[in-house]
This record gives sequence, C-alpha cells and structure tokens, in this order.
Amino acid sequence: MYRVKSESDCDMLLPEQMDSPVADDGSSGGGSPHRGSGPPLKKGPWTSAEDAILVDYVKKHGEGNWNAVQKNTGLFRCGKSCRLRWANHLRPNLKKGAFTPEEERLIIQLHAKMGNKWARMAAHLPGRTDNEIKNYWNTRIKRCQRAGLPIYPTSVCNQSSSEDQQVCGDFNCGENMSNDLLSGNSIYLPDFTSDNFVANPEVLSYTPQLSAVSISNLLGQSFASKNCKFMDQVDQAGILKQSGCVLPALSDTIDGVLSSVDQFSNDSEKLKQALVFDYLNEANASSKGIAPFGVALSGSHAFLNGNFSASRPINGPLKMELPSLQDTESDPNSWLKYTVAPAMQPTELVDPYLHSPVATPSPKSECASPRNSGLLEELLHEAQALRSGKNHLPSVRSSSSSAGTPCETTTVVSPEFDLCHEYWDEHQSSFLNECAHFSGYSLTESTPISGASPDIFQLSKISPAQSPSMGSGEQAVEPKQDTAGSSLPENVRPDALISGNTADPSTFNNAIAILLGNDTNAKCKSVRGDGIAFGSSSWSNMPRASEMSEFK
DNA sequence: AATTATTCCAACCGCTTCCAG
DNA sequence: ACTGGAAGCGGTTGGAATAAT
Repeated sequence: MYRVKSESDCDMLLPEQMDSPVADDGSSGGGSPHRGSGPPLKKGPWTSAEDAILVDYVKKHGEGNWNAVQKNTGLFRCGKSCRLRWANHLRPNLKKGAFTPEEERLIIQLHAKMGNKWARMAAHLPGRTDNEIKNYWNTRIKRCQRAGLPIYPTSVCNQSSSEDQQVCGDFNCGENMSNDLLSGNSIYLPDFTSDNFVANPEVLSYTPQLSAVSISNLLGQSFASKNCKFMDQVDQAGILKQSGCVLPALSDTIDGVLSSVDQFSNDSEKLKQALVFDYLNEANASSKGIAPFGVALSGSHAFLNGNFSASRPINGPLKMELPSLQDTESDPNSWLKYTVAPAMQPTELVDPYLHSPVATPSPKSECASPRNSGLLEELLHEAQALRSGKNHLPSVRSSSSSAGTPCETTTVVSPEFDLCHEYWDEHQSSFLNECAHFSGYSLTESTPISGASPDIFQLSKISPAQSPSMGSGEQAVEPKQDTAGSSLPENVRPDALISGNTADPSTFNNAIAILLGNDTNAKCKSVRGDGIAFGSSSWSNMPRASEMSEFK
C-alpha cells in the first residue's frame, strides 16, 4: 500500500524490537528494504495498538523527542511518523470532520495572506492540522481548476483589490504598472465553488482583513501548486475567461481585455482606464445588488506573473511576463495562440469569450510543442495547421501581423462547461438581469465602431441561454473575419445587437453570426454533435479538428 | 452489476530550519 | 563559525471510498 523507501531518513528498528507485537500487523508497508541487519520500520496505516502505544508514551513523556518513542516503546515507527501520527490524529482537541463554512473562509483568507504555509494556517484553526488544511486546499484548487473557477472568493480579492488600487490608483504606471497592480484593479469572479455562493450573502459580504494581500500572491500561490501545473494554469486561465463569460461574472471579459490591453502600452491606456474604471465603478456601485456577479479577476497577470510560491521549478514560462506584442512579434512561434484579430485595435484584441490572452505566457513557449494535456493542444494544432493550409478561414491571427504562424489561433474549449451550464440553469434569470444591466458598460462606449472591429467583448456577454446554439464557451471558431473578408456590415456592431436585447437568444445568435461572418449556429451544431456544450463529458466526443466542417 | 472516474485523506518523502554542542 | 541531529514543513503519493457511467 505505501511505499517503503529503501533508504529512509527514519531510524530503523533496533534488533531487539523485532519481536514487538506492533512491529508488523501485516497490513502494510514493512517492505523488504533493510539497512544493515535491522528490519525496516513499519510504514503505512497505523493500527489502534500503535496508536495506543504512542498516546501512552506522549502522555508520559510529552511531545517531542520523537525518535525516543521508538526506542522506548518498541513501536516500529520512525520519529517522524510518530510525530505526524500524533499531530494529525492522536493529539487531543483535534477537530474531526469536514471544515465548517467559517473554517473554509478562514482558510481562504489565510491562504490569501500566507500562501501555502499550512502550518501557520493551522495555527489559526484550532483543532485542525496543516495536513488537513493542505488537503482541503489542494482539493479546492483541483475543484476550482476543473471548473475553471477562481480560487479566491470575490470578497477576499476585493479587499486586496482595493488595497492595490490605493497603491497604484492609476493604470498609468508605465513600466511599473505591475501585473499586481493591474490585477488589483481588475475584477474577480465570485466563488462559484462555495456552497454559500449566491445563497449566502454573508459570504459575499465577508471581507477579511487582508493587510498584505497581493493579487499575484493570491493567485500565484494558489496556482503554483502542483495541482495546478503550469499548463493547467494556462488552461485555467482560458477556462476562467470562458467561465466568466458564461457565468454571470461577465467579469473576465474585462480581465481578458485588460491582460490584452496591457500589451498595448501605448494605445491602450485610455481604453484601460475606460474599461476598468468604468467597469469597476459600475461593478462596485452595484456590487451589493449583484454581488454574486461582482467583478472578477481571473488573475490574468497576477496569476501568470505572480509570486509563485511553489518551490519546485515549473516547466515552461512559470514567471510569465506580459505577453507583449513585441514578444509576440519577435517570436512568431510564440505561445500566443489566442486569437487576435489582424490590424487589431486594442479593444478587439481578444475575445475573452473565445480566446484568452491571459493564457499568453512566455514567448519562449512554443506552439509547436504542446505542453498541455495534449488533446486540446493537438486539436488546436491540427486546426491551425488545417487553417493555415487552407487559408480560408481568415480572421484569426496572432497579434503579430506575421501571418501563418503556427500559433495563430487558439480555440479554448473548456471541459468544464457542464458545470457552467448547471450554474446557468440555476441562475440565468438573475444573470439576465445583470446582463442587461451590464450590457452597456463602458466597453461599448469605448469600442471603436467599425465593421472591421466588432466589439467582440460583447461576445462575452452571450450566455448559453442567450445563445443556445453556441454552447457555453465551447465556441472554437474564430469570432470574425478579417477586414478584407469581413462580412460585417459597416457600422454594424454585433454588441449592439446583443446588448440591445440581452435576453433574446435569437438576437444573440444573429450577433454571433455577424461576428463570425457565417452560420455559426450551424457550425456549432455540427461540431457539437449531440450536446449543447462541450462539457467534460462531451469533450471526449469532440470530433477532431480535421473533422470539423469549418476546417474542411 | 460492472467498470471507470473522481474525491478524499493518511502517510511518506525530501528539504529546510532550528538548536545544542 | 561549523556541524550534526531533531523537528518541522510543504509537496506528493496512492489506496479506499464514493460517484458516475
């Protein structure tokens, strides 16, 4: 069951202890490795007999000097193991069972403060062990990651956000405008993973006193876990984007915009301000009313560029710099696969619904060597290859003007949209209200009205319900055609269509069709096959890119 | 009912830190 | 200042339980 290390740092049994009744219950461990002539220390699950011995010993001698336990009790356990057993299971006042909502909140808050300092966190949670907390957190991360949801609840992030804002207070921080700062002014997804989400306003009003929360710290640390490998982070980012778009959090729209916009240091400042501040203002102003849909930060930069706490080296661009255009240009093989329209205006940089700039890591990454889970990457590359080969489906290009890069396009398909759908099913009515509320936010105003530059941001507002045929974020086709091949009527803004009637699916479909320049719905359907969404269950059924009609 | 996937969590492992000599 | 042992910490593993198919 459990591994038996050949060379343990635990002490080995003393020969005279070999006959101990607790030496081996045959249930586990106790493998063959020997060091010298001594038998191996027992490993694996503790028996009640062992527990009793250990408890008895500690009662008599107190904690500490764990190596002496073995010597004095005949327990075939190394000191480490004894300490761990005592600390995690035997010591008094241990609280068993699931974490209470209060504890969960505290953990989140503490993690925001401390990162993966489990022991320190445990000190704040009486009766809880670091191991418990760690396991809980890892599970949470895993869950959130899978669902493409944020690790930190809105409230926690908002706290830090406001603090960061105080620090910078201006997006015009030039080169010093750290990702943190940007993120700090960014938006946060609500904690959809929390059972309290929506249902429990208390959670939303929960505002931990995070004195030194840096967004990058928050996200970086959380995502630095091995449970969130780098590429997973990238996926996460993309998924987050999509989720944020599909879910009421509109939010990531802005986030995606921000992260992209940030690349345009010169042209985008105004836009950023317009986008962010307007949005934030609105979000903040309405946060009470729409708290669940509060601004969201997917951690674009923070999370990509944050202070990762993981000690282990992470392959790939862990310390991802801003995916600047320069980088992209200089490296046509940039990992930047997220669709960026040609001759792009800042505002049309990215369709946060379809493409996440957030997941634009180091330019050193290579598109040609997918490091993702494989399936998605393979699909994408195949699609890219096909597309570049046929050159018919235009529009999607890397931010660099260099055509034909192998990383031109990216279709981010979330395997987690079933969850989103579920959420949507539950909350669509409220979202629709909010959608209507948001439909005219500053983006619309700041977005150039041009047939060549449709306000793709607005796409993000399209919910599955609003655009049933679109699925929820599975949209893999490029959002629009390039200028030359644009079928968009001049001065027609799909977002106008969308925002004008957020609750009308047909309107959204029309808008999407306009954006895509063709019958998206049909494509979606053909691609989708039997399902509405490319949910996790549907993902495996997805046709290969070569089988997709749009790539033929 | 069988199989597969997912989640949970106890325990291990290696590294770091602390501290006494 | 250096060294070595003990303790602590965070990351990781893998089996059991549970859920989903």
